[in-house]
Amino acid sequence: MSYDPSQFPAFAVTVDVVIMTMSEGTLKVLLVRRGEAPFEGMWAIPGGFKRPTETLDEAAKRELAEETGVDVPSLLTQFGAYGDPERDPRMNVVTIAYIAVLRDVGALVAGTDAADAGLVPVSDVLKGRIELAFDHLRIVRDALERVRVELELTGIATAFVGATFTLAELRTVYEAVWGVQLDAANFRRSVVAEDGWVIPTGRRARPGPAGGRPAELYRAGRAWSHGGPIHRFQREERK
Amino acid sequence: MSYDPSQFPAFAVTVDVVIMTMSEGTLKVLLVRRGEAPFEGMWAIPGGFKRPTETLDEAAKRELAEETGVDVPSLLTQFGAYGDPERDPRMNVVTIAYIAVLRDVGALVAGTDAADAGLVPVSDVLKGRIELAFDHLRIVRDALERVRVELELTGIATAFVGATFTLAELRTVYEAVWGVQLDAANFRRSVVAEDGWVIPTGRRARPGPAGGRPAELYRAGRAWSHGGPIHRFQREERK
DNA sequence: CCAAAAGTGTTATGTCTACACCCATGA
DNA sequence: TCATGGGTGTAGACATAACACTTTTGG
Repeated sequence: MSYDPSQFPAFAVTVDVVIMTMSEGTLKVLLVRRGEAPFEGMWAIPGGFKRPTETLDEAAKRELAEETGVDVPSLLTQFGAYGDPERDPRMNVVTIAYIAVLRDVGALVAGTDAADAGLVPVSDVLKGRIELAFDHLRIVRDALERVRVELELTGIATAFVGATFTLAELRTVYEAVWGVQLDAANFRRSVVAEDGWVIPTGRRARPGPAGGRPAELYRAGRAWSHGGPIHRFQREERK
Repeated sequence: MSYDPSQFPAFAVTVDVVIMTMSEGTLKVLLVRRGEAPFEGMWAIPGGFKRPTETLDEAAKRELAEETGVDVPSLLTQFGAYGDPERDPRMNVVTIAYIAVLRDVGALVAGTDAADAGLVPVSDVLKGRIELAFDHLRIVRDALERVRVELELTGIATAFVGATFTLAELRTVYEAVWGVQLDAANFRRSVVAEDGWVIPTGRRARPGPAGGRPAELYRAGRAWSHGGPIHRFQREERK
């Protein structure tokens, strides 16, 4: 309490957004290449300074829109704050980290030059195959863990897929994020049993080139309140 | 991206700690009475400015120690950041909020004057019977929700009780935080079945004044990795 | 002996997993 | 008609809730 509030130390406050999406059956994260020091030329998660007139959530929304052109995100959740003194060599920066989950992969990198932004498999980042600026590796790691938990507790899974989707697409989300194989039959039962979560549209998807019965198309219902329809653990990892 | 990083806006960064404990069978939160403007004389959760040389976690630990004298907290978790422009009338303050769970009630208010600090039922705060400074009501609300989730997913429950405890004590934690009644027999089975979570000490607690079979004393084992031993939903609320 | 609280047994019910099987489509 | 993937049925394993019952204490 022997600390004078009127002489408070000044910090820069930034908002960083871990933007995740599914593409080619794997979980990807949007990275941008830094155009200036420090860490010039390195990959980083997008972010920027919070403005004094906006809330943290507004800042995150603004950053997301600037990077991707998406201004109605499926999901934008704050999940952590990072303030180690040496995390930015220039000055004292506290950053508030958000997760955004997107479904539309095509228009994603539209906002910036293709050379300056890219979708990278999350596993490549975690394995260190792609090195990130600042403490962004830690932030991505924490973001993934948060998504894994949210997947079990909330309706976040539908944020990864389109407005209508097959249950196979939805299942792929769980499998990619959790790194497990799920029995298609049991997955269907779990999801459909949760009343009102996925709603059949009556339409059907076209089968793939190899044929197969056309899958029913669903749309997302209300987010449920009692946890998600399917649970992460006590499910074996199959080979 | 049309924002000059060298002219970044300066913020004050504080760390606020929601300190929770069980006393008299109900969940309590530690509040301090503000000694200065703004909100002078009002209740608030303890907190203070982050110093440039410390991490956020260190700042939270320092604040906790200053308020309670406890320097080895059972649990100290960051759960949110708050940065609305008008949340502090003096200036732009971004605060990082932590939850601390304590077990020792007796020595809690030792650090400060008894008139300046007090344990109040969380329910009184939520119902608005006690008005808090700043946006601290929102912070306490978010903290409780976080504790409810953590209770299901982690070993946080043992942070509320002493080094050794009876299963009835532990059950009271779940009942108070979730606001439910749990069957003592089934609770016991759930907790004991989770291998290695609670470890019998061989000793027994003294029965209450009305008699009763003495309860076995347990100590906390390792925190488990597959979620807690007991689950929140699909459990009815009994009267 | 009685009340009270801890701890155990039991049973009906529900849920999950694994896998067999049927269905609808492209080639 | 065959391969492919969607969708259904089902039996065994397992988990849960409710509650009766036994045990151990204080008065």
